[in-house]
Amino acid sequence: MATIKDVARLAGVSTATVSATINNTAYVSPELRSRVERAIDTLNYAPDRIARSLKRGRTNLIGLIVADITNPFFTALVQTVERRLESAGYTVLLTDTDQHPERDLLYLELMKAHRVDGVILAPSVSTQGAEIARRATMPLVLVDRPVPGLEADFVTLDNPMAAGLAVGAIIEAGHRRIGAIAGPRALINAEARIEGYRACLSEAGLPIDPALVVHCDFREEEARQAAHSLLDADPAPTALFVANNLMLLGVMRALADRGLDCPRDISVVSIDDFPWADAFNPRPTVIRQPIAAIAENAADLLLARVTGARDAPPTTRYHSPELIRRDSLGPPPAR
Amino acid sequence: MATIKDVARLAGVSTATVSATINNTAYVSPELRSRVERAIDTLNYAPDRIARSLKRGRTNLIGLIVADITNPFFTALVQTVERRLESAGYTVLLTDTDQHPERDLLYLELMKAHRVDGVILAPSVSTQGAEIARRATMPLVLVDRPVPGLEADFVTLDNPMAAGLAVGAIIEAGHRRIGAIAGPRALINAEARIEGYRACLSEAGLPIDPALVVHCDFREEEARQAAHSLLDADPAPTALFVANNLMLLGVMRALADRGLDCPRDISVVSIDDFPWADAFNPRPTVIRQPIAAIAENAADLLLARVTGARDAPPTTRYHSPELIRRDSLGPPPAR
DNA sequence: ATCGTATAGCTAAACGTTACGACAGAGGGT
DNA sequence: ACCCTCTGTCGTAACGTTTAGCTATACGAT
Repeated sequence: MATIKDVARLAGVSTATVSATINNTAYVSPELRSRVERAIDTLNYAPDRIARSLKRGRTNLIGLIVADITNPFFTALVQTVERRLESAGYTVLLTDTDQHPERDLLYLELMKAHRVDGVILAPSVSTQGAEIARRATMPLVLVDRPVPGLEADFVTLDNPMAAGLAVGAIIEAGHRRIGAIAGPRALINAEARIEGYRACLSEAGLPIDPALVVHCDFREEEARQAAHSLLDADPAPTALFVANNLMLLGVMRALADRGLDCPRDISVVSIDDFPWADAFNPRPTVIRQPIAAIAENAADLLLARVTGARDAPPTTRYHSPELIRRDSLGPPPAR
Repeated sequence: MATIKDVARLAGVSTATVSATINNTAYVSPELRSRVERAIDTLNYAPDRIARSLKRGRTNLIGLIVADITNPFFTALVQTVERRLESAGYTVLLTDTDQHPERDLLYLELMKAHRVDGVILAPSVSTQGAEIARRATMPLVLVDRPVPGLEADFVTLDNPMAAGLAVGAIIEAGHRRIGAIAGPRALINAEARIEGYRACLSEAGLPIDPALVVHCDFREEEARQAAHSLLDADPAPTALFVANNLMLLGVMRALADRGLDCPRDISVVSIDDFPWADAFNPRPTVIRQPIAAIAENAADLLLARVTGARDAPPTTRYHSPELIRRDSLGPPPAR
C-alpha cells in the first residue's frame, strides 16, 4: 500500500506538501499541486485514516448501538442515520445489543476503545444511567428511549401523544371498554404510552379499569398470552390498544386463535407502523413514528456536539406521531 | 484519557512491560503483573485501538456492505454476521448502498481507507468485477450475488434449486400454465432463478412460453405492473412464481386490484421468506433462504482469510433453501 | 545595493502503541 | 573463579500521518 512518502517521492516534493494539497491546509502552487495529484492518481493512494486519526485525535467514526436491528423501526433508524452521517464524512460502527442490557455497557466500552467521535445509543433498557455516563467520555445522544440519571441529548417519539392519538381514535369510533397491551414496566417508553392511554380515557370521562391493562415484554408470544388474558375479562373489551409492532402480531394471532374477526368483533390500534402492513389481514390501523425525522435529528445533534458547534446543556426533543387509518379499527359490535 | 505511559509510570515499570501484560506477549512476573493490573484499574485504562492498529497493521474492523438494509433478508444477514464477527473480536463497519451500483466502489474505497481487515460485500449490481477487484486489496467475500470477473469467495443461495423447489411444488399442485415474475436481467441471481424455473418446467414436460416470463426490478410497484401484464395473457396462468419478497407484495396487490382470490383463483409461490409472513393474507407459501447459515459461512470464510488460516483459491458455497408451505398455493381452479 | 518581509516548501517532532534487540543478573557447569 | 546460558525487564525504533516552526527565495521599499 502506497504511503504519503511514496507520493512525495514520486512528485518530487516533501510529505508536508502532499499533506497540504490533500487537506487544503496551506497554499500549494498549481505546479506542485498538479504533480502531487498525478502522483496520487498513479499510485492509487488514499491517506491511511488510522494514522490520520492517531495524529488528529479523531476518527470520523460514529458508534451506533441499537436494541434490535431486526425490528423495522431500528432498521429505518439505522438507514437514515447512516446516510446522514455518511454525507457529513462519518462512517458508522454498528452494534446490536439484541435487547441484552449488559451489552449497552459492553458496546459502549468497545466504542470508546475504537475512539469513535460520538455515539448514538438506542438503549436496550432504561437503567444504569450512572454506569453509562461514567463510560461515555465522548459525545452521546440517546434515541427512542431515555435513561434516567443520564444527562444527554435525547430524541424520541412523543409517547403520551402517540397513545392519545390511538386511544382517541378508538373512543371516537364508539368504544367504551378499551384494553391495553402495555410493554414491560421497566421501559419508560412503555410507561409513557400507558400514561397516555389513561390520560385519554379519563379525559373522555371513561373509567380506568386496571384489569384492562396487562404488561408484557415487547415480544410476539408474550403479547399473544396477554391478549388472551385480556379477552377473558368480563365484560371483554371491544377494542385493544397495543403498544408496539411486535406485540401487534401476537395480538392478531390471539384473535385468530379465538376465531374473532377484526374489526367486526374487536378493534385493534397499535403503535409503530411497518413496511408491508398493507399486505396484512386486516390492514392494521397504527400510529406511525416519524422515524426519518427522529434519526436525522439525532444525527444532527450528535454532529453538532462532535464538531463543537453545540455546547448547550442536553435537551430532549419530542417528535409528533401520525395516525394511519387502515382496517383494524371499526365501531364496536352491536350486542 | 490515560495512555500506556501513565500506566507504566504508576506501576513503576516500562511501557514494554505494560504492553506485555496486556497482550500476554512475554512472561511477566506475578509481582509486576499485579502492579500493572492495579494501575490499569485505577486509571480506567483501555489501549487505544487506533495506535495499536497503526502499529500492528490491522484494525479488527470488518467492512460490511449491503445492498438494502431495509430488506429483511439483509437485516438478518447483518445481525448474524455482526454477532459472529463480534465473538471473534471484530467490529462491523456498516454501509448500505441502497442498490446504487456506484456506491459499491465508493464504499469499498471507504473501507480501504479505514484499513478494515476484510470486507463482506453483498453487491448491488453484478458488474464492475474488474473495478472491484482492483480496489479490494483486503480479503473479500461476496454474499448473495456473484460478480463476474471477480475472483473471491462467494456464499449464496442455490438459486436454481430454490426456483426448482418453488416451481416443483406448483406443478405438483396440478398447475400447467405457470407465470414467472423475474428480477432484473442484469442480476445473475435473477437469471439463475429463471433458469431454474425453465429447467423445472421442461423436466416436467411442460412447454416454456416466453410470454409467461416478465422481467422487472426488485420493486413492489414494478412487480405489480408485471403481474398485470402476465394476467392479461391468454390463456392466463393459473399460478405465479415470484422471484423475490418485495415483488411478492406487488403481485399480491395486483391480484387485489383484479379481485382475484389467492389461492382459489390463482396460486403464488415466491422466493424469500420474511418475519410476520404469518400475518399476511393469504399467508404466502415461500422458499426460505437459510440466512443464518449463509451469514455464518461468509463470516467464517472471511475470518479464515483475515487470520491467514485459509489460503486456498476462492470457492463458491451454495446453500440449500427450504419450502415453507402456507396458504398461497392451491390446486388450479376448475374451469 | 541593502534590508525587511512575505511566503512556498521543507524538516522533524509528535500521536500511542508494539516488538525487536539489548542488558543485567542469576544460576549451573567446568 | 570463570564463562555461558537463560530469563525477566527495559529502551527505543517504527507504524503513516499532521503540523509547528524553520529556511530559502523573491520582491518591493528605502
